[in-house]
Amino acid sequence: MNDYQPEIFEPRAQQQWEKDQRFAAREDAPGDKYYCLCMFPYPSGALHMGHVRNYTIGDVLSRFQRLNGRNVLQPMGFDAFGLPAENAAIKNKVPPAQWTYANIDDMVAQLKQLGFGYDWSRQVITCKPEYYRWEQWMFTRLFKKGLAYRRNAVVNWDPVDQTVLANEQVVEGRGWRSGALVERREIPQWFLKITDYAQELLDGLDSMDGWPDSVRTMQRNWIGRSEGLELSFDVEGDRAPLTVFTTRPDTLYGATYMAVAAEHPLAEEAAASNPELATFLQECKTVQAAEAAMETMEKKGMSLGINAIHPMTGKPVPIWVANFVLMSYGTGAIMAVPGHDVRDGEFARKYGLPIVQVIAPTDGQQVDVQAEAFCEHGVAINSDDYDGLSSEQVFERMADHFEKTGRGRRQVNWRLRDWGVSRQRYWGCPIPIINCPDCGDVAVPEQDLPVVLPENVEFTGVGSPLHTMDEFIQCKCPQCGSDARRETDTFDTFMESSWYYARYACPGSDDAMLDERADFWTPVDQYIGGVEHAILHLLYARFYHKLLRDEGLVNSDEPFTNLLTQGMVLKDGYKMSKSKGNTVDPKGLIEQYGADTVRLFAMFAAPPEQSLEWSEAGVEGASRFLKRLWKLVNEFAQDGIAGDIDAAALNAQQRALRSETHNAIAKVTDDFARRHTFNTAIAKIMELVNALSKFDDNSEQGRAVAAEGWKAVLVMLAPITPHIIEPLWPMLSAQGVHDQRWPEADADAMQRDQITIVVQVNGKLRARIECEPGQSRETLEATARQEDNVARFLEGKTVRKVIVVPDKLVNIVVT
RNA sequence: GCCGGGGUGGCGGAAUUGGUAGACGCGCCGGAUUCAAAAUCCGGUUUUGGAAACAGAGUGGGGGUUCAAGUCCCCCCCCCGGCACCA
Repeated sequence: MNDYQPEIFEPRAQQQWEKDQRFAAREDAPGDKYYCLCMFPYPSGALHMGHVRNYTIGDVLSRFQRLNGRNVLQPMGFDAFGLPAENAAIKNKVPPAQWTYANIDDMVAQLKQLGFGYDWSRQVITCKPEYYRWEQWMFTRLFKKGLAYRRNAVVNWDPVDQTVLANEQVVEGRGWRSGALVERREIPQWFLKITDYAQELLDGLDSMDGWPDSVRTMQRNWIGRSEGLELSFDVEGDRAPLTVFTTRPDTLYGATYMAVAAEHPLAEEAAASNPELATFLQECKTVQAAEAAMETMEKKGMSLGINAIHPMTGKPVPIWVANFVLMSYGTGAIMAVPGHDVRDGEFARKYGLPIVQVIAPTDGQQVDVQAEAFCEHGVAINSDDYDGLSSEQVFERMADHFEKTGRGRRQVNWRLRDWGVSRQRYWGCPIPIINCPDCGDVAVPEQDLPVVLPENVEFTGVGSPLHTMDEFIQCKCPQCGSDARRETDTFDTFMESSWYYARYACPGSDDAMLDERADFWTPVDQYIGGVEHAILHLLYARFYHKLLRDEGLVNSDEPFTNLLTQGMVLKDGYKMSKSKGNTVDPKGLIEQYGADTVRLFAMFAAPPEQSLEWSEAGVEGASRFLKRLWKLVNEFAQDGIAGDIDAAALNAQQRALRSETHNAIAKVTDDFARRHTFNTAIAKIMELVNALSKFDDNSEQGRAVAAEGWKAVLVMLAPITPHIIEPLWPMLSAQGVHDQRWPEADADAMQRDQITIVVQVNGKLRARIECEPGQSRETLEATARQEDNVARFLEGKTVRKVIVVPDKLVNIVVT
């Protein structure tokens, strides 16, 4: 018997799989299609533990479905455009393309070492023109449909480096390299009209049963549909009215001030004659574009000295400028109701603005809105004719009133904003637009695509190299032929990751973005990736799928039928990351222990949805289990291949082991297929291995029953540790390992001769009864009462109630 | 700040529909093997009291519902993810 030597049989197995093309997916293969997809990695260099975990889950599910006869597609690729390549380019003086391709080579080698069953012939690398040309093509289609448009939007501007910063590059309000205070700056940007699809994206969530409720809830809240009233306040003097949106028109009588954004024309007008105000407006601009920064910063404001006129009372309402009101969201102005909105209330108390209660609780309780805003619905007070009506009634009457007078209208408002797809960066997909001085923005014609990103560039880090490349910028207008300039913005990398899943289905398609194979494989049956993508990536991909559908490229409405969101990989309680310096390199682990051990530990340490705490000792444990399995199977197989089971001829011990085997099969099958809790599946398999190792019966039927158990162990482990099975299986069976199907639990074999019934007195455990299953309530109660320790607690007490849960528990309630 | 998730032995975690809290693994303790160690094998391991039988306590904190609560309800604390230019 050899020792467990994964360094020998793992590469051997991998070579065999590759030679047999075992994971090449074919549309004409037998079985229902099963498309299993893991979120593709950004090629940052080496694989990290999050990848190992993610891709092991995907491989386990793929191999499990394959064992169940499905026609599996499991592809892999690289999300190759992005910011880190630019940073690496600055640091190492290597062009982003070169760095990226080198990383991809390394990562492919590591993925192969881990034994993942991918169809590599379908690999997608998003920075290659043959991929992104279709993204550009699609964009030109959307542009022509009016779904892509350009408008001004806010970016983080570093005034020293003269460059746009990502939110990540802003540290405590300052540019990470220059240290300069970051400013908000408005520049022209390309957008996709995701808001046109807001209702469909929201409604779709209701029927997406294969997604976790948490993700659906997050997306629902993100889309944020609200019904309200848009209404306008006249402004003193000869000025345009202020239009605001409110979901609480029932609180209109409590509006005691207005607030506008720093960029609002009214604010700018007032600042012209007020230097103090001008200074404040300037200050408002040194705030990050990020929402979190906006929400957590100190709320500040200043009076404009201009009044609006309350549309109901005709009284003057002071207009303030506030740093938390943004010009780009809504109308750039809000009506403030400090008595019934938390933020308005805090602002009012800070600046001594009046607070008026206009809603009272329905139950008649007193509230003090001077101290704390009352935000619930209730009954109107201090609201003239509306007094005594419910919030809902006031809403309707207000809406009618404003629509009748033409001063407002009912409106559905969305929190969701259009998708800004412009990036002022080099390492991304060029936006296929030409700006002509006469014709304006013109889409690059189909025959001129792709607009190829030059890869051989000198990268300094100050601005995009594209800005200074005349040969890239200078072009002719496709419409009028005059001199024009090419767009130098590139796409948000979420654009690439919004359709790659469909492109995997169509390798080699040079004439179209997608062909009919896309509809064969999509929607993805199982999508797996980090929780951190719960909103942005997954919402954009859902949106893009609908764009593909409306372009006639796919038939389905949603791209991902089932979603599994895996938790983070932690070390010492922190997210494993380069910046924390607490990474564990999978490469060394694979070399030391083998791929099976790494995969086994990753699946055993925690259920997929939870965060996983990394532990070297745990890896040791996984390795020990595989060594033990290796030894035990070798020992068992020394006496040759066992014969068949004769169920009628089994003794009690043999029946008990067989019951364990089949109960384990049932449990593990459920864990794999429904719960995706591979940790408990592995625990059950370990229990079965423990039982098999203790089972010492060399009779013919004893060996037959044990062999059934060992074979079940190997097949059930195969998705997780696919390598060790290859050399072990032939020791137990004359049949080939790849002809095996997932084992089925036999209901008769699962039956147990003896079960344990729990006996409680007043809910406290007092005894256990061993008996055959299926005892009547009366028998169970009588047996329970006879237990010494039970009788002891019943003595001198009156039995009030006896609860019997058949085959489970007896609870005797006494006083 | 807002939205979502989580908190159970020394550690990772289990308990699936309200029904034995701590499966399985790690670590630790004891034993076997060994000249010795590593490796391996066997046994023990929530905690307090007890030789044991057994009893008391116990799932972030506080309250509640129930014959029965880690699980359901209310309030609070802490940790993690996302917040639209990291991917």
